[in-house]
Amino acid sequence: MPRPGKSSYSDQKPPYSYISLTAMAIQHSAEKMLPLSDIYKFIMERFPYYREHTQRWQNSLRHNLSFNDCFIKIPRRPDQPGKGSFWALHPDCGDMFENGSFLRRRKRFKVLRAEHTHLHAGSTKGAPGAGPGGHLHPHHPHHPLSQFPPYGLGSAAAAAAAASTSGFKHPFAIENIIGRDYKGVLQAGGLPLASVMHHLGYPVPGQLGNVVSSVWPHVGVMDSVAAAAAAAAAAGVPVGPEYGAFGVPVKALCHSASQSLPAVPVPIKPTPSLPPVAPLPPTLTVPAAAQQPPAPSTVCPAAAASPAASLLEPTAPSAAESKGSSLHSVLVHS
DNA sequence: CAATGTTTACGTCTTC
DNA sequence: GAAGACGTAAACATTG
Repeated sequence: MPRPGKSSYSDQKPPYSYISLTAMAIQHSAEKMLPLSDIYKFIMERFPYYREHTQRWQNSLRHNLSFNDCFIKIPRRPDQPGKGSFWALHPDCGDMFENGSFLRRRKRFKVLRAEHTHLHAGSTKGAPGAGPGGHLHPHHPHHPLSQFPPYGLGSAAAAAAAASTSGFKHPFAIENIIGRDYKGVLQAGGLPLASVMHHLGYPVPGQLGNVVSSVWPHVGVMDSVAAAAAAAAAAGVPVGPEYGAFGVPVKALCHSASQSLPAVPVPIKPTPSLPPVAPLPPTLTVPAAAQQPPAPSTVCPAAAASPAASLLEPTAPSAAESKGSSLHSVLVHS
């Protein structure tokens, strides 16, 4: 089997799913999020196979972005106009891949949104029945976010918001990554979202109170994750034998099992436990981080130290600190 | 108008 | 064999 990062892939179809490829692209980006077009570029640059039949695979890829909860759509800031939104990985998506391999996932990542009936109709994701013509658009009068027409967030945002009221604080701070956008609801953290939004250049609606706000997720969340990955590596946690290169894993890159507190995970089978990782400071400094555009920080050791580096070529830094997160997610059988 | 995003449907393959 | 993951096609909506 050809190895990633080498020319050996030539025209062969890589053994990675679209979800994996997309995750790689996102992980590879400095800000841990990419617009669709850049995801395309990343894949085409590294996998010649995907330089053909673009219509086909790009359609599939878009399908995956929308369909899978592990990808979160992040609206552009007003001062960063452009087509389409940015896509990021859900911070809790780490356990998706078996042994951290980018190959077949062991379970699908799904955001838990059951108890948030008040947001029920707002989420198009997981809103079966909202077929063509039946979409409940954010601008729809009944959409929970409809009060923010100019910057109405996408359905994923609504989904994330809907999934975020458990009060659970994820070490990787969803607020930093993707979440802050969607987590006005997270006021549990006590963040002055209106203020944050103001800092970020977003209009601050009066009722912002308990609804979604739009913040920028630049902050890197991978530092601690990387640490976890490194620890895992040191501990000999197995990665895919064949594709160890990519074995790096989303798991290692964006999630630490040891830190994943009760994210209400519903593991299908036991995951090799990782050694404890230095806990993150519980401080909430979102506004500070948010005010700054992508704050480069450290290269993810996991990626750098791993063979995957050859492909992912971690060039930039993930950002700074992570904060508490209350994004409530769950890995479940679908 | 093209790119982007959402959803449904169906077939194949893998895992349990 | 059932269930789930994945790939693909397609219809349709939204957006710049």
